[in-house]
Amino acid sequence: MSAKRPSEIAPKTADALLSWYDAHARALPWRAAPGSNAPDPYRVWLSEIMLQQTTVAAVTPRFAAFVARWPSVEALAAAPEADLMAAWAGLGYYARARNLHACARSVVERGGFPNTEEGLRELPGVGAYTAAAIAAIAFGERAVVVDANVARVVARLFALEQPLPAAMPALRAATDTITPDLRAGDFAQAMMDLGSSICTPRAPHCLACPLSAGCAAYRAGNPEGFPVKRAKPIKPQRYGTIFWAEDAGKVLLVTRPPRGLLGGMRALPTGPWADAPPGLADPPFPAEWQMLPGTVAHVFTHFRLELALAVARADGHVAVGAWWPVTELDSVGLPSVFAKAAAAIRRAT
DNA sequence: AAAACGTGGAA
DNA sequence: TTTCCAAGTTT
Repeated sequence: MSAKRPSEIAPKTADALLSWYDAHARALPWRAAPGSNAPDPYRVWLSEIMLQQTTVAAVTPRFAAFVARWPSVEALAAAPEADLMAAWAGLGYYARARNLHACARSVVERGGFPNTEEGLRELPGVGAYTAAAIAAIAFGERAVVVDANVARVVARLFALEQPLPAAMPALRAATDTITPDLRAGDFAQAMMDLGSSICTPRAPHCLACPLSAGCAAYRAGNPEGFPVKRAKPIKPQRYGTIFWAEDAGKVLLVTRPPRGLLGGMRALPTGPWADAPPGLADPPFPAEWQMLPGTVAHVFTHFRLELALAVARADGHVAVGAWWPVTELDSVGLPSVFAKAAAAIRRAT
């Protein structure tokens, strides 16, 4: 006879989790209301992109602003990319915003979202996790959804010793064995809720966990020991200079190159980012630049940055960028590092 | 496989 | 203060 389907091998885990979810699910803006039909694929997709490496707390107000301004994928596709980039400012990982726009246009061109994991996987910015999540949540497909929460929960359930990220194939296989045929979307969201509230990275609440009876790490008395992770490299320190050019109440802004760090975002002009303070190297235009006392520190994913601040008065607008009223700087949509530097400069001048 | 790619909150 | 980490994707 043929092998049993995974969901028949371990149905109790899914049943216990879904019962817990029915009682404890968070009411999140991108989730369908209880008892309603399947959620809008546009809202599911938008929320999943925003939630990549980003907390629910940070996403919630941004999601509300996006769907209020762009209620449909057609509206988003029709928006100027600069508007979208500015609206994304502060959320980080700006390739997501560039891909969001490209994805919206692709979806509109093809007449709607693909309704399978395989089709979704082809969209820009949609990787293995996001394709599975949308397929399961928006289209009811039995997709195997593995994000950081699921990886942690499953690594503990099976006491998986292999370190991340090399363990991902094994984690997908293990998750496959506990994913139900029905309610796969609820199952995925239940695993994520469990991971965020019960099966937390540190000090998990095993006594409140609906899966503890079948959890190998709990049985071994070491839930915090899983998942095993590769050691992280230390962040190098780099230095740079921000150039603040002001003329008649307006400040000079530039648009950064389309790819790379903060790619495509409006920004204050900067010099090179180097292993030692570069001083006044590579100003946006020649002038009598003055260094302000003090620096602004910022931490990116893979390095720390200490920024010196240089200011100059421009006599007549120099044609090297766009001049924005200083009083309207909040509406520009600057990445956090530049918003932080601008605030420091305005305090100091 | 490993590095690039943001940010802010919690411990 | 430092470290860890969050619904990852792309190259």
